[in-house]
Order: sequence, then C-alpha cells, then structure tokens
Amino acid sequence: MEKKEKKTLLKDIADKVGVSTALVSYTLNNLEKEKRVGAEIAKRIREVARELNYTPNQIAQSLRKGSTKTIGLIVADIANPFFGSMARFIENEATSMGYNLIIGSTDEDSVKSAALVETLINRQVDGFIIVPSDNCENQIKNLVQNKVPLVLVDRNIPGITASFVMLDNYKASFDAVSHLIQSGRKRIGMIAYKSSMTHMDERIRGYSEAMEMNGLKNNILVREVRHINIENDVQNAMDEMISPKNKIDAVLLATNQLSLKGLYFLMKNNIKIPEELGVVGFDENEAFDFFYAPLTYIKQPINEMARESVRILVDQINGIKNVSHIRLIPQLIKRKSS
Amino acid sequence: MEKKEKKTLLKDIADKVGVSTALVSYTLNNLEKEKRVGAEIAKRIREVARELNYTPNQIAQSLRKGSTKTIGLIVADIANPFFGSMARFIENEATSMGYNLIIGSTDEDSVKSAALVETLINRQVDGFIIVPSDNCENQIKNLVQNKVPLVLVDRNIPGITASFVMLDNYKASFDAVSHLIQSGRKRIGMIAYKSSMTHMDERIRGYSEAMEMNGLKNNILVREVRHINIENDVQNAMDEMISPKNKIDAVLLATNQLSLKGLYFLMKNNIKIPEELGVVGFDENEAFDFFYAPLTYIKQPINEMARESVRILVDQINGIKNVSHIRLIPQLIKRKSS
DNA sequence: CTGAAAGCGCTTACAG
DNA sequence: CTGAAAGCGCTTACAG
Repeated sequence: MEKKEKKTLLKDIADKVGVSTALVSYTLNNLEKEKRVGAEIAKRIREVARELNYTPNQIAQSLRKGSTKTIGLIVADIANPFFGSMARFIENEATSMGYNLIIGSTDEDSVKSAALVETLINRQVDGFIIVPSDNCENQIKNLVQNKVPLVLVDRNIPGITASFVMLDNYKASFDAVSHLIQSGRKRIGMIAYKSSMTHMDERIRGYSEAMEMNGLKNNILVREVRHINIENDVQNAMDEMISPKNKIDAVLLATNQLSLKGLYFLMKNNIKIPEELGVVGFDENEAFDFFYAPLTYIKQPINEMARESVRILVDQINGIKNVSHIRLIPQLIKRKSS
Repeated sequence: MEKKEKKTLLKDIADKVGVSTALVSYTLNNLEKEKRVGAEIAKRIREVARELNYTPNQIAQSLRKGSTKTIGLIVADIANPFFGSMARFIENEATSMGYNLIIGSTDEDSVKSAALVETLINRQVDGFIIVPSDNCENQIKNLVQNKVPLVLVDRNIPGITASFVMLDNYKASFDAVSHLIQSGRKRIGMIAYKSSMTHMDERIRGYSEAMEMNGLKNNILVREVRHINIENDVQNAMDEMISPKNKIDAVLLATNQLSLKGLYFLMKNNIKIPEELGVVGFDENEAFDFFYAPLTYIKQPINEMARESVRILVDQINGIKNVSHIRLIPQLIKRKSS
C-alpha cells in the first residue's frame, strides 16, 4: 500500500535479490518455464517483487512484445445510450480477456472517423471494434489490407471481407411491420436515416417486403432524414405522413434516436397512441417505458453483440483468420403503442 | 492511401534520404529548431515521410518521453446516460488537447475501482479523471501521494488534497426543495443513495436545511437505498413514504437512476403527478420528457464539468501544482411534475 | 540453472 | 549544420 515516489523497476528487484533482470522477468512471467529458475531464488524474487510493489510498465512491454492489449472502440456517439450500453458490455468482455478499451466517437462523420483510426493505429491498438459511419469504406479497406484485426459491429460494409456482428435488420423491421399489419394497420409509414450503410437498407427492405407480401405495396411510404438535421427532418417527415394526403395509421421508427424524436413530435401534436397511430421503435431506451403508451420496440441483443464482437476480435488478434459474419435475432417487444 | 504491409519507420525515411534517424526525428518534430537542418534536406525528409505515409509509433514515443498522451477516465457506469454524456464531453475536450481516453466502469465497487486504477497506472496514463466510488479513499490517497495528476469529478473526497469539479449539490437540492415548498408542498420526502460520498450528504443537507428554514423540520423524511438493490429499495422507500402514516405530498429523487426507478414506481401505482405528489428529479434524462407529467429536474452543467476537469488535469500534467475546487451552479428546470 | 546482450522505435543530450 | 550513441523498461533468443 505504501508505494514509493518512483515506480519499482525490474532492475530494482534484480539488484535487491542479486540476480539479472532476465531471471526476474522469467520468474514473474512464465510460471511454466520456471524450471529455469531455482525454487529458492524464484521464491525470493516473488517476495521482493511484492515487497516493492512491483507492477510491470505496460508501455515497455508493449513496445517489446508488439502488443498493447488494447482495443480501439469506435462508435457513433458514446453519449447515445445504445452505444453507451454496447460499450459497457464490450468493456466487460474485454476486461475479462485482459484488454482495455480506448473509445472514440465519430458523430457519423467519416473525417472524425479517419482521424480516430489513425490515432489508434499510432497507439498500436491490437485491434478495432468499429461502428462504421457513412463514407468510411476506404479506412476500413485500408485496415483490412494491412491485416489489422477488426470487427464491424451494428453495421457492415458490403464488398469488404471484414468480420461483422449485427442485427438481422431485415427480419427486425419485417417482424415489426407484420405485427402492425396483424393488428389491423394498413397505411404504415417508416422514418429512416439517409445513409449508404446497409443496415438502413435492410431495415427499409424488411419494411417494404412485409408491405408487399401483404398487398400493401401502394401504401409504402419511407422518408429518410439527415443526421445533422434530425429534429427538423423528423418533424417534416411526420407532418407529411399524417397529412390528409397520406394519413398513415402506423409508423416504424428506424433507430433509437429517430424513435425518440418521433415520439416527441407525436406528443407535442397530441396524436393519440395507439388509437390514431400505432408506433414501433428501434432499440431499447428508458424513455420508451415512460411514454404514456409504452412503446413497442425492436430489442437488439446488445450483450450478445458485444460478446461476439470481442470474441471474434480476440481470435483474430491471436492469429485465427476466419472471417465471421454474424446476424443476431431481434426480439419484438409488444406493448401498448401498437 | 496505399500503405504497405509494414509500418514505415523513422529508419526507412532516414535510409531513403540518406541521413540519420536523428535528423528525421528533429525535422518531423521540432519545427522551431529546424535551423539544425538544412532547408533542402528538411524538405526532402518531409516529402519522403509523406510518400511513405509515415506516422510515429506512439508506444515508442511514450516509452522514451515518459508521457502517453492518455487520460484514464473512471466512471461508475459508462452505460448510464449521465456518465455517457459526461464521457463524451470529456472525449471532445481531451481530443482537442491531443489526449485519448481509456475508459473503465466501477459499478460503484471499490474492488473494481482498485483494479482499474492499477491497470491504468501500468499503462502509464498521464493522469486520471475519476468519479470516486464508496471506499476508494485509499486508492485516491495513494495516487495523490505519488503525485499522479488527478481530478475527481461529480464527487469529492474530503480530507484529500485533490482537485475536484462537481455540482454545488447543497444548492441543488436546497433550490429544489424551496421550489416545492413555494408550490405549497409541505410533506416532502427524499430518496437518496446510501453512500459515504459527500455529494450525497450535501444533497441531503440541502434538502434538510430547506425544510428547517421553512419550519418543516418535523416533516423531514429521508430514505437511503442501496445500489445493489435499487429496484426493491426504492419501491419499499416509496411505499413507506406514501403510506397513510407519512403521506408525503412531494418527493425529491437524488440521482438520475433514482429518478427513473421512482417514476417507474409512481407510474405502476397510478399516483397522480403532480396532483397527488410533486416530483423533482436529478440530472437530465430523455425519459423525463416522456413521462406524462414531464419531470422537473436539477440540471447539471455536464459540458462545463467535463471541460473544467480536462483543463485542470492537463494543467497538472504540465506541472502546474494548483489544487482546484470547483463547484458548478445547478439549474432547476421547472416543468409539470411539480 | 543462469547472465550478458540485443532489440522493440523512438528522442535527445553530446560531440564534432 | 549533422551523426553516433545512449537510453526509456521491458523480453527473449543465445551462449554458457
């Protein structure tokens, strides 16, 4: 408990015991190879190490070993509860495997993403877990070419042979829309993000095909809003959808944030849920529980997503070359809003 | 864009240009000292560096310089939106000053906290921003003794000369309770965490003194719940408070999570807000907006808190020895629930 | 069973 | 104006 001013070095132990630093290093690390070291000496080394409160300087270890035991986690925004809890699950899993996390947020901006990737590369992270943003294909491609261990999470980038772990987004909105239709809704709108990422495409495709398969092709109505202008865009999209011209009787909100903004609009405008409008959202959010008509939503298995992504990444770091594509099953939590 | 398999080293540039690595290092780093280097040579070095896509290996730099440009951020739980957004603001500020963040969560558990501190020390972080948990005094004391740059955020530990940035917690609940009293409430209860941390004490003290100053000393009713059993404890505390024996007409919920659990209870039990019970919560949460009676809450200036803590930490890292104690002003956002 | 030595990729006094 | 060399704190072949 009473550490000294200066950190204890391997050399301090070696000097005190009267052996070489090599021996100390061997003893403290390779328990199995310990035949190298006399039992007596080994014991003494360990004693002194504890006494001096020795802990290895990881930076020196990293430089020597070429491995930092660090994972770079790049998400859209760590303040977004969806990514926050994902980060937490990833943290738990990483910790249990001896890794720490350096976390960065992109705000869905490929410039920030590029800066982050470069910084983390220079920091010699052993691998990346990345929520890719629009237009970051080149960055990812580069990492893959350079054989940097990498797994994409939440979204993938087609045409790049990288591992990914994500929701079965098609099924997610297909199920949601099927559920709305079964509850008698016919004019179902969808609000999504304008994005080149396939997870959005898949969510839209799930919606569209569910509509088509139920003979509601003519009622398909999708609006894509911009991240940078989410507030206004959602408002306009909603306005348009509930206008007499379209008059939707249900709406699918394609992400956590869109669900929040959508609900907000509906509340402000006194739209009666579920009587006038059925609503299904995406991702869990504490706020969904407090809406007067608790929101029906598509629940992502975030913990599993986190676990799998760390597992796959660590495998890669350890030299296993498989590319894994994992699509997790969404769960539709039916509540009052639909 | 077309990086090679192997990362470019200083030596690669030196070889190609035909100078020593020293010269390359000087050129690429100390722009001011560049008189050292012939203008021609300097230009050539820079060209080649760009051509080979050179970026320095930060681990090697760190080992040599004894500085990692990394901040260890220890929070209670990164999945908690309060800490999530705090982390985000800290990230922004740190990035702008050239630092990266290694983030860890303690779950308010001093054992996890100790493990985290040790890991981050071994990783040679340049400094810590810590949300201290119960019983972590010794860890903090140790860091301070060892002159590790450090700032406590959100909470402080009395008796330790460490910088801190936190809310004026006394004022926060004093204002909240005064507001409730002005709205005609008299039997005001408070639900807090059982904690040895002073931020809780201060919140309770602000509540108590506001009650006393308004002649409501006899109505003081505080229940402290445990983190590990928050769900049940809040329920029991609430049950007791609304029971005929106590029959509170308002309640102050002393944190983000307590507010959430409290609201949940009130919803389940069909307590009419604000008619039967006035409610004031702590910290922003998207969920507060969606409660049928939007919650009155104490807003913390999280961005300012984040900014100040990074600024103070970086000053310390740069050798400035001041100990700063900053208490930020809370803002009471009055809405329908009170 | 044990130690001297090289090396990870940088930076920076030191000497010229 | 420039280079050879030491050193940050470790690990690990190599030699004995």
